[in-house]
Amino acid sequence: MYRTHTCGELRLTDINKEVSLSGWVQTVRKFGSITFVDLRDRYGITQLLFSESLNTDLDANPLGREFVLQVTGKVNERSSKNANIPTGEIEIIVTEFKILNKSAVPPFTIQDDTDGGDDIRMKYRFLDLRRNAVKKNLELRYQVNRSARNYLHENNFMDIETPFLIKSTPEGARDFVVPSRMNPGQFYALPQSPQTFKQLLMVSGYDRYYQIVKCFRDEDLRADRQPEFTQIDCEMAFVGQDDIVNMFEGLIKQIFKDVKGIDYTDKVECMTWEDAMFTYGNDKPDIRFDIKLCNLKFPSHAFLTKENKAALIAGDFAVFNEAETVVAIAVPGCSEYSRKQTDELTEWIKRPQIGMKGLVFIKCNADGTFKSSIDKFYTEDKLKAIAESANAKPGDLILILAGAEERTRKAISDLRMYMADKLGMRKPTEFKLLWVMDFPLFEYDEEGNRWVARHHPFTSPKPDNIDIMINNNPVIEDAAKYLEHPYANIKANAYDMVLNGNEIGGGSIRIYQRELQEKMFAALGMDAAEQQHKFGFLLGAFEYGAPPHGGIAFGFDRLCAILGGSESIRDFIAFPKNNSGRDVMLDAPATLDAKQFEELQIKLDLK
RNA sequence: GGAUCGGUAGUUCAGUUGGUUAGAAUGCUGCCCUGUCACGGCAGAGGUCGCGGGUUCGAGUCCCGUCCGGUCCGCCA
Repeated sequence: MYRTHTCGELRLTDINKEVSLSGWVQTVRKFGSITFVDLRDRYGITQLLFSESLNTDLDANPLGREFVLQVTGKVNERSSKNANIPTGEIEIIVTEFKILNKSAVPPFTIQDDTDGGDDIRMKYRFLDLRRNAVKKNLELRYQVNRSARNYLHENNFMDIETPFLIKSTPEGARDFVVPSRMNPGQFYALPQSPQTFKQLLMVSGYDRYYQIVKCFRDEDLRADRQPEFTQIDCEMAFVGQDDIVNMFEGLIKQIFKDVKGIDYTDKVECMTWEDAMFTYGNDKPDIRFDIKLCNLKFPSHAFLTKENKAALIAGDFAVFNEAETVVAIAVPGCSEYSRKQTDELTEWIKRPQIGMKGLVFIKCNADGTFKSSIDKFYTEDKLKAIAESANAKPGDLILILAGAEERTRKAISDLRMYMADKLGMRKPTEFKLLWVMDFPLFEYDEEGNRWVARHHPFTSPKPDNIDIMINNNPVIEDAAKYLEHPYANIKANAYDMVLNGNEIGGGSIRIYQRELQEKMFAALGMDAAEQQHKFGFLLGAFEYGAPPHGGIAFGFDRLCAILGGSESIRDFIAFPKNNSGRDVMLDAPATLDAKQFEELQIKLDLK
């Protein structure tokens, strides 16, 4: 028997018990005739005592870091205790030990505060995974998984597996492809999501489906994006938007409760996409802090129903006069910013990633006066009017950006987040959920001068927008005026769930009638033959009693990362890929043997 | 596809306006130490300064190219 206990469970109440432990040597501390060894396993660390006076035969000298050790001994109360670890009041007086395996000196220290950088830790990920910090993340991931499964099970959802080897349908993201040996020259694609399968399952009558499932997208990566990632993929039949919202708000709240011990009892806020864009410049706003955009000027087509405040900034300032959009935020308590600090902000918004040309600021002094970088063009009264409109209080710093609508809106949103981070307004322990609804159904693709589905082509339009779709030709006559095309105003029956400024899930009520689905495909530029070739199976299925249905998919890795208080999802994946899609441990991807190419009848023609 | 930061000891990093033998911490090895838990003390080993080319009397340092890694933009229905 390798062990009677784990390294995390022995306490004072176990004193004098004969026990056996197995684990890895964390550290060896020698003091002449006695030696302490910290033995580690998944459950904790227990101190071993090798003492020449108590047991002359024992020689702890050969022991090195990460040796695999099995010991037998007696549980002893320590003469000096360690309050930092749960087993800190006891130690094992070793009577027998066996080195089960030696270890090379690890390339980095396997401790909470390791000396290893990302690169080396990824190369030796199997060692990195021994560390508490990583282990805690994987444990959290497992808790989220269990909580989700429990909740979905309790609500009658059925876990059904769907295939990984499917057909490539180059809409949206690039597919990973797999050559078929038995069908030379033909390729499977790995699913970007089980979307069509779960819809077919609805047609089949499995009215509540879920799967915690790998998805694959061959696109460039980020800290929060991996080529293979995991979704909590769900679909329900006979539901409308409200049903989905209630069900999956419940799911996330349950996860909060199970994993974080948080009772999220508040009603989850809900806003339209237009409001999110208008108020935050972003379709996934972080609403934990109360900085909202003051839209001074914006193009007439952008937010048709909103009030334009352009009169406030009418004057001699050419930058504002010429800009399509002028938008401001009032940052609390920053009116005393020095020249150096405002310069630093200007540099920040000028970086190529943000790409703005300049930053206008108005300091709202505590005494009620104003000092701005545009004093030359605006009287104190005018500045005051702008400040009032921006909801600025004395002591605030108003930051104003001007430029082309899309870029400026994104920039002010980035600046809003940047300032909030700077001022510590994004507390990692605070969680705030938000539904964003009524996204545009279509997005304009400049390159192809055509419409593309913003969510995906199975998303239904809002019921009262269906007529717009049926009665209008999707062809865009004048690319410059695409925003005036009726399709630009069609809203989708789609919803995203946002947590602290991150999209953690998104879904929609689907199209379930063949005619509308065909119209949708046609709007995306697919003729009847192409529709039949790519999605004939789905169109066919819709003819055999497809129920109304809808669903949602959560980004499992990202959700775990946020709950764990981290920006990077890599820390929550046991064996992640790097920025270039490489597994640096396996050194994958790699080339194939000549024999494999031959069997696949594939010849490389690398450029 | 683009921008940007980085690559120096096993590891994490420092290295000035180009100038003698490239440093620190930690890890590693040996010796000493009976209560440590970031143990302590003494001694020691350890370097293709990512790679290739150039400028120079002289390059870790400057220039060009390239490879690798991080972050971001594009992209990610």
